[in-house]
Amino acid sequence: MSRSLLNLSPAPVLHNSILERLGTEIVQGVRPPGSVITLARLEDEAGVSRTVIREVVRILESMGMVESRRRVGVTVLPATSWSVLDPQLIRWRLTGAERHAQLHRLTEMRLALEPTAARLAARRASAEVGIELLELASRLRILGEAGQGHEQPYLEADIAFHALLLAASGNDMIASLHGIVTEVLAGRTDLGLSPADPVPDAFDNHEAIARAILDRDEDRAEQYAKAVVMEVWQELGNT
Amino acid sequence: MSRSLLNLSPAPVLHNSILERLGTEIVQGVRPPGSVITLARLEDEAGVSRTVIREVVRILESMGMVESRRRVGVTVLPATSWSVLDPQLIRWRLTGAERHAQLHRLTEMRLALEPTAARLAARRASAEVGIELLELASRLRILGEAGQGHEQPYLEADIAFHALLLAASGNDMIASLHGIVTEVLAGRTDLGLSPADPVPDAFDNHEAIARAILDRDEDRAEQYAKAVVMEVWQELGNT
DNA sequence: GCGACTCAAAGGTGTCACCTTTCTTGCTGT
DNA sequence: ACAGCAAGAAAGGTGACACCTTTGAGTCGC
Repeated sequence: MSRSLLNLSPAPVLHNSILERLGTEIVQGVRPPGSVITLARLEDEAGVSRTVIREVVRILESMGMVESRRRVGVTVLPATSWSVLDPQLIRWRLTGAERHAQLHRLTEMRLALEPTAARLAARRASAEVGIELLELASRLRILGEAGQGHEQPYLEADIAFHALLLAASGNDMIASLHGIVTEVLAGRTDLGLSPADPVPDAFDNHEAIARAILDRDEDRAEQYAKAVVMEVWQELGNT
Repeated sequence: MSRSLLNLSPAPVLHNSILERLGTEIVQGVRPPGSVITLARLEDEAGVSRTVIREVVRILESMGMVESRRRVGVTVLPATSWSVLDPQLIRWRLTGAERHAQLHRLTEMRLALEPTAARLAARRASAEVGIELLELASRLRILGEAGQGHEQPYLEADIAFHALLLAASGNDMIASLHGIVTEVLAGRTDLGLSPADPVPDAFDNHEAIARAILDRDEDRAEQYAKAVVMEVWQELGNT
């Protein structure tokens, strides 16, 4: 599992493990929307004290996943009210049966974000960043042409390229979604979708993005970024 | 203030008000990154019990805004680790000095999201939804041509149109960002940027989006959506 | 005088017992 | 039937406490 790629090392405090359990249970439908449970029951299901459970419920509440009402208990809310962009929730929805649908959604987000990020980067990124992007792109070509397309170093360079691209947009909301890209890329490798020999187009496009950014050519940067994501999008079975 | 447009009515429990205070304080730099405070101090600054403070800190922690370490206290983390897409955090960053920068960032997000949402909607939306979009678009035209472009009903129709568009993308992550669009639109009206007589282009473009979706013409849907957001983007002072 | 070790205090983590507040439910009296 | 009221359930909130980790000051040895 590629879990380790995301630097999520929440302190190993008790409530985190409980949160993890409850969260995944809700996401996977073990606790369907509308189902109600009391703090007391949660308390001894998890075998921890009241305080811990309450903190967990608070967090879930702030993510829009549950609602806690007096005299009623804790109600699971419908998925429409969840904060589906919360990094934790994104991870939960990558486990189990939801995994494929989630990768699909995430790829669609990339379709939106990366071309715009590339455009903004072309407008704002420093030459240093442009050069770094170009270096990462040529590293991809070298590794890819050596048949290493499904190996860890290739994946890491790919992730670094796209994370840097999002960061170069100069918009922290866009940059904050690098986890999405990471998951999609890692997910592709996980599922064995990454070929040992990526299509040469991919190298060209990555390099073209970097060059366009160095040239401050917004339209081209956007266009090539779109080409890159479209490729992934089509791999996932879209026309 | 347009606060009421977002349906955020967190139960008026004690910890919510504390959370609000602490959150805004951090966002506005009253408590800068790196600053440390103990639970005990927070406790009597806010005049509430330990439990409440702990729940608040837990939520802030899950948003990546603070880190709580033993023997150290609660440390404010740098903005780079915040979950900047969390609806609460988005709101906090719309208050005070950050407001303008935040509206700018949010508009850039729209630049990414709406064209793609329109494309996906053209692929997936039912005819009913297409018709509803068209109705909202013509409502905009009617109100706008009557010089009502800066009135509440116009704003509401505008918001409804864009929220429906995002929802029609069929991707819940994209749809979940409707709050962003709402804030940008409401923010424009707030700041008096919405003219009483919007440029006629705007009506044409909104209608064109709806028609393209009804025709399942993905490219046109994307293109016109881009035109709509570009207009806003330029109003904000971008070339 | 400098480094390594020890140990005590600080402060977050987890547990408990207990009170308050607010809903819901159902009964009661008209 | 229906309005109003009473009872009770469950979350909200408080405060005290034991525990465990971390830090940093002080001590010992070289």
